[in-house]
Parts: sequence; C-alpha cells; structure tokens
Amino acid sequence: MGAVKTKRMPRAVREQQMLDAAVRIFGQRGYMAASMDEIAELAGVSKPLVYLYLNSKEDLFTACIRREATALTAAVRAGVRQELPADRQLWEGLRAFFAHTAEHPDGWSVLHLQARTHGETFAAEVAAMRAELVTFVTRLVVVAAREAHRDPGLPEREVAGLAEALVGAAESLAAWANATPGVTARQAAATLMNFAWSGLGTLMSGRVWAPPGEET
Amino acid sequence: MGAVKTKRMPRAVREQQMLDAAVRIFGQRGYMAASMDEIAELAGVSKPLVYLYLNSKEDLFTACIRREATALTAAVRAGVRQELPADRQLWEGLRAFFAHTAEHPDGWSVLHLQARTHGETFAAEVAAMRAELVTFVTRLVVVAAREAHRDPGLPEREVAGLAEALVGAAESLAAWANATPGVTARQAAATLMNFAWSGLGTLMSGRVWAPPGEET
Amino acid sequence: MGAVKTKRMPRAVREQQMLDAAVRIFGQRGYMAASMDEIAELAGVSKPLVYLYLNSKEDLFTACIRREATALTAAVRAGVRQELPADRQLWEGLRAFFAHTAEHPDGWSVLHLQARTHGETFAAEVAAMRAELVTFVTRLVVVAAREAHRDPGLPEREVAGLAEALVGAAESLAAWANATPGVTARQAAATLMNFAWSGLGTLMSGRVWAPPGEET
Amino acid sequence: MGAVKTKRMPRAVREQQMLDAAVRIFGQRGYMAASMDEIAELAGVSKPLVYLYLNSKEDLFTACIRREATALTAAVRAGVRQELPADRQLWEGLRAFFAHTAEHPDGWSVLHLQARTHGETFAAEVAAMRAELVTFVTRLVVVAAREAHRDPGLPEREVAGLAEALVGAAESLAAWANATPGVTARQAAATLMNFAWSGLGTLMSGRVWAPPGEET
DNA sequence: GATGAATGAGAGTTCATTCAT
DNA sequence: TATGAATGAACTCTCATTCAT
Repeated sequence: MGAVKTKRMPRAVREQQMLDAAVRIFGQRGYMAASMDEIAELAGVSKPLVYLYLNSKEDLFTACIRREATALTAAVRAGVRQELPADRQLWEGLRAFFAHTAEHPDGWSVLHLQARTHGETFAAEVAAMRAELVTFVTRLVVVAAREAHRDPGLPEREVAGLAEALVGAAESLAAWANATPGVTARQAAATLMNFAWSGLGTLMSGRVWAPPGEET
Repeated sequence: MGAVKTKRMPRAVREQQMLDAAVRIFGQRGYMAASMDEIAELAGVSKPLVYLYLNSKEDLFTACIRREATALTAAVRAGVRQELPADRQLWEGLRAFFAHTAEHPDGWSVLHLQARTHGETFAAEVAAMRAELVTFVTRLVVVAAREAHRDPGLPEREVAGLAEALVGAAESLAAWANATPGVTARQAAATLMNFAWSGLGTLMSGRVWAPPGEET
Repeated sequence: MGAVKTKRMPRAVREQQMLDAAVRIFGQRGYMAASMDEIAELAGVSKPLVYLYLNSKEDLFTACIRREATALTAAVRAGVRQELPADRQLWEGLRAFFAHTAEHPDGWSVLHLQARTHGETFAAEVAAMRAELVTFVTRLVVVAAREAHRDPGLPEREVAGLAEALVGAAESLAAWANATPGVTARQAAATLMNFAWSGLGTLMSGRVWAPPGEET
Repeated sequence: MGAVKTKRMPRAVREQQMLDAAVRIFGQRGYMAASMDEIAELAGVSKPLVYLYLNSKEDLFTACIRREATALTAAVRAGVRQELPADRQLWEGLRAFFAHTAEHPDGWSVLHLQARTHGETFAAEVAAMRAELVTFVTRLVVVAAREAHRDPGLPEREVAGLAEALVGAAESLAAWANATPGVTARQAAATLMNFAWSGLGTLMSGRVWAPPGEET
C-alpha cells in the first residue's frame, strides 16, 4: 500500500501525492480520526515534508476540499453541452455528477460528509461549490420554461428553492449510491432525473399541490 | 453555561441531563472532536459519573442516537392523523419532521451528520430509524395508489433511493430557509411537498421520463 | 458468583466474608490490580461498608496477610506431634504446610507472591510468619543431631542458613505445586523431604562438599 | 535523579536507556504500580518517545523480561567451564547466578517476582528462561551420573520440582545473607552448594528417604 | 447496620507539530 | 529537497475514597 518511495520529486508532484493520500484518509476516517502519520505514510513521504508543503492539518484539509470541489464542478461543466434542450442538459449534468462522485468516493465523502461536520471554516469552502451547482440548476429551470414558451409560473424564490432541493437530493443520493452495493451511478441519476423532472414538469404545467390553510 | 450544579439527583434524572449535554456537544463538534470532559461539565457532573452511568464514549453516543431517533420518529408519527387522505398525511408528516428537526438541531445533526461518519455500528443505529421513516412514506404511497385505484409499481430499491433524495432535499431546504431572509420553514416545507408530491404523482401515473439511450 | 446477599449480619461475620473475598481477589489479581469494587461485590456488600469495617485498601490487604499467615502457622503447628523423632516431625510439618497451601492457594499467593511485590510494609508482615517457620526447622535440625548423639558438626550460622534454604525451597515448591496441574501436595512434600533430609543427613555425617579455594 | 538529559541520541541507545529505567522501576514497584511517566522521566525522555519505541506498557515489560532473562542465562553459561567435573560446574553456575542476581537486583525482581504475578503472557516469558536453567542443571546431573557410572533415575517432573526448590532456596539464602551481618554471598552460595550437592548425591546413590505409609 | 450518589487524582495512550541536520 | 528524533497537550477511562441518608 502507499506510493512507492521515490526520492527527489518536483514539488508539484509531491503535493499531488500528498493530497491524494489525504483525500483518501480524510474521506474514509473523517477529519478528526485521520492522522497525519497515516497520511504521510500513504503518500510515501516523511511527516515534516507534509508540514513543509501544506503547513498544518487544517490547511491540508482545506486544500483537499478545494481540489475536490474544483474537480467536481469542472466534471459537471465538462459533461454538459449547452446546445441541447434543458432536460437533456440536466440529465447530462446529473450523469456527470454521479459519475464523478462514484469514481471519487473519498473525495465526495470529504465534500459531502466530512467537511460539514467540523466547523464553519470547512463548511464555507464547500458552500462555494454548492452555490455554483445551484446556479447551474436554476438556469436550467428558467431555460426549460423559455423553451416551452412559457413563464415558469413560479415566483423566482420558488425556483431557487426547487433548485436547492434538487441539489440536496443529488448530494444525498450520491452518498447513498456510493454506500449501497449494486447501485450504479447511472441508476442513481435516472432515479433522480425521473423524480425531479416529473416533479418540475408537473409544477410548470400549473398543477400545484395546495397546502391546507389551517394554522397550528 | 451548563446545567445548574444540583447535587444528589436520582440516577434516571442525571442520565437524561447527561444525554442532553452529550447530544448538544456531539451535535456541534462531532463524535471524535467531542470530549467527555466537555460533556460532563455541560451536564454539571464529574466525568467518572458519566462513565459509571453510560459506560464509554461509544455507548454514550449510541444512547444519544437511540434517544434522538426515537424522539424524531415519535414526533412524526404523532403529527400524522391516519384518517386523512395520503397527500395530507405526507404534508403533516413533513411538517412534523421539519418542526422537530428545527427544534432539535443538535439531535438532527447527531442523526444525520455525525452518526454517519464514524463506523458501521453507529450508522446501523440510524439505519433502523431511517427504515421506519421509509416504511411510513412507502405506506403513504401505497395508500395513495389504492385511493387512485392503481398499483404504485415502484421497486423497493427505488423507494429507498427516493427516500434518500427526499431527506437530502429536506435538509437542503431547511438550511436554505434558515439562511435566506423572508423564507419560513413552513414555506420551505410547502415547496418540498409540492416537489415531492408532484414527482411521486407523476411517477405513479406512469409518465416516466426516458433517459436517452446513448452511451458515453 | 459471590456470597448470597443477606442483610443485617453481625459485624464479625461480615468481616470474615469481606476477608474471604479480598483474599481471593488479591490472590488472583495482585494488590494493585485488585479493585475494591470487585471485592465488595464478591463479598456481597456495598463498598462503603468495606471501608467502614476495614478502613482502606492497605489495611484490608494487611488484614488479609495477617489472617492467612496466622492460619498457615497454626496449621503447621497443629500438624506436628512433638513426641516423634525429628525426621517424622519435619515430614509432618512439611505435609501440613503443603496441604494448607494447596487448600488455600489464594491465601498462599497473597503471602508468597503478592505481599512481597508491594513495598516494605507488607513484606514485613510476612517476615514474622517466615521467622516462625525458620525457627521451627532450626529446632528440628538441632534435635535431630541430639538424637543421633552427635553434634551437628556444623556451626550455628550454617544451621541457620540451611533452615533458611529449606523454608525458601518449601515456599517455592508450594507455589509451583499450586500452579502445576497434577502435582499433589503430598508429592511436593515428599520431593522436598527427600532432598532436604538426604542433604541434611549427608551433611551431618561429616561428608561436606568442599568449595574450591580459588578466588575470582 | 535519572539519566542526564542528552538530546538526539540514536534510537538503539535510547532504547537501552529506556529498558534500564523500566527494569529499575518495574523491579522496585511491580508491573501495575509502575507508571510510564516515572519510567520516561528516569530514562530522561518524554513519554511519547517511550511509546514510539516500545509500543505499550505490556510490550515494554515483555522487552524487560526478555533482556534480563537473556542476560542471566548468558551470565550463567559464561561462568561455567565445561571441561570441569559436574560438581565444579554446578558450583560455578551457582556462583555466576548469585553474582549476577546480586548485581542486578531489579532485573532479578522483574524475573522472579513481578513477571509471575501478572498474567500468563509474562509468566510464559520467564518459563522459557527457567526451562533453560533447568536443562543446564539436568545435564549436570546426567553428567555426574555418567561419571559415577550410574543412571540418575530421576523422572522429569521430579527434576522440575528440584529446580524450583533450588531457586527458592537460593533466593532465600541470598536475602538472608544480605540481611545477616557477617555472611557473604559467597558463603551463602557454599551453603547452598553443600545442601544441594549432598542432597543430589544421596538421591543418586539410591538412598531415598521413605515417607511413612500411614494416611491422615 | 447499610447504601446510592458522587468525585479528585491519575493511569495509559495518541497526536499534531517542531527541531536539527 | 528531505528526515530521524523528540515532545506538550489532550484524550478516554479507572480507582480509592467519601458524603448524605
């Protein structure tokens, strides 16, 4: 286990090795339970070198979050072809999302589980990525309405809420798919697409479920 | 800060105080970062007493999970009136769920975030609760289908996936509602209900969104 | 396990129950590893009562040592009939000694092993018992010589040394016999008697092994 | 008190310092009463370093046992010249044994007292050493018998019992010699040799002391 | 005569972090 | 560029001991 011990590598390479190791350990053990010893060993370097390059456990974790968040948003962006209709774009985005999280389960664990359980600082790092995904979905909903030559029929804030819900559902499903043997990324994407698009479609067609008026 | 230091309480009372403190600390710091010292102090007792009554950090955490899980499922069940139609039951269940988690944020943090990031044992405890909630939702779907004289036609795993999605969406919306001025938890619940019910309704009516056949 | 929980016993009886429990626990676990909790539980009383009657762990251990030491010397004394010849007296003494240590292995463990590994105070308690046994053996050797109408032919100090050796050998053998399955007390006594008496006999007949004169 | 605090020593050296300190503390206080803090301080290092090098208290104790056992058997073996007759070899072995244990009282305490009072694991470590010494003595007896053109005729278990007796006698004598003014360790050794050799000699000549047949 | 409730003090162990080279 | 040597601080857990009834 662990990288082969090769000496005198350029800094950039070494740093990536360390981040690889760190993401794996952090993703599997969590921030607190992860030990710098284990990370250094898995990276095939000595502990002082990790500190030399990445300063502290906190900085190392932050670097992991940033790298994984960037990679994830890039993957989603790369998976979408903007010339297609909105539902296809959403489908492709979801597929790219689930494919990436399935291929990088530790990275996703870092982003979705570990970073949210240890203080505001780390959570804020993830929030930026989240915001980007929400914006992407929101745009799609608006585009879909325009394609149907119709106003979405929903106030702007409701659209934002729906986008939040969708992203949250996707995040949860990704973790579930990774943890449940036999569930492929594609199946998870289909389940969500089905649910989300049907729900959105119904909503946009004007059939809104009305909450009862009583108060409690 | 902390409970008032009252001496010589009967065991049952002290245990609840300890669990209160533990849920708070575990919910905010996470399992690993929480220290028994801090929990004991917040509970207003000495550390040995915590160990005398609750055995170990692990057992204490398990006790927290169990108590909070029981409380949550009880709240949801209590919020639902079975004589109502299925959509109203789901609405009430969601409202009870949102209300309870909003009033017990630390408990919810324990169940949803902390217990899932530290070992199979804890995750299994939560899984039991989740299974109960999923059963509740599933029953509603079946009832709804019966009311519409139709078979729901959803395989078991699909239901589990939808439950994951729903919980993820709910969380997401709750956080968003808290963070966005002018959006109440009730409105967030309505948005989710809208989304979920429309989605489920469409699925049950057989109108399934078809993923394109191409491979990438 | 443990005594049946009977309430309101006279003090003397309760004390013996506590000592019984303490000897067992101390003998098996050692002084440090024994816990007052375990002792109290085995005695069938609450911990405060142990403290009320026996003051402290140290005092409790001392009481154990005293009781067991007294019982052992009494047993040896009771086993010997002074009207018999010296070799028979030694044999009977050894048999009584090995029989008692075999029947009270925990008591013997307390005296021979545990009391010697924790500070001068406890060791001193055992020393008194030891002195008594040494005196007994010494007297026998002198008597044996007188019976043979001969001066032992050994200086007084040599006799004292031999007695020390014999007692040490007996102590060691007793522990060994208790720890070795299949070795009876009688066999151990015979082995030692054989060895000791033959050795002593040879010595008294004047055939002394001469240490070489060289110095190193 | 304690070793002079020298920094940055090679690992092997530090390990020996730690073992030195550990043998001293374990020998004087016993396994349970010894604290890792005290050992570390006496060794002139911090506690974590002790754990880094020796893993745990248990491993540290085992390492002590092994080192001291090896040293003792080596000392005995080194003290014996095989070309001499058996009685001289035994004498030399005893002297080496006495000399070594007198010079390393803490080591001897670890081997003889402390290791036997705490669990099977430690006792087994000592048993190996003891077996080696017993083998040595046994060989001498066999050699002596061959020199006398006779079969020793002692069953294996009898030999083990005699070895126990011998060690117990030796200890006893050593302690007595230390406590009695005017008695040197060498004289004590001679007394023991006398006792042991005469006893063995008599036994081998077939003159066995017969225990009386009565039962009690 | 007897105990449920409670704790100060200290144990073994681990970890993020740094120094000296 | 890279590391073997080293530690302060904190953690979980246990224990002998006492108080209030």
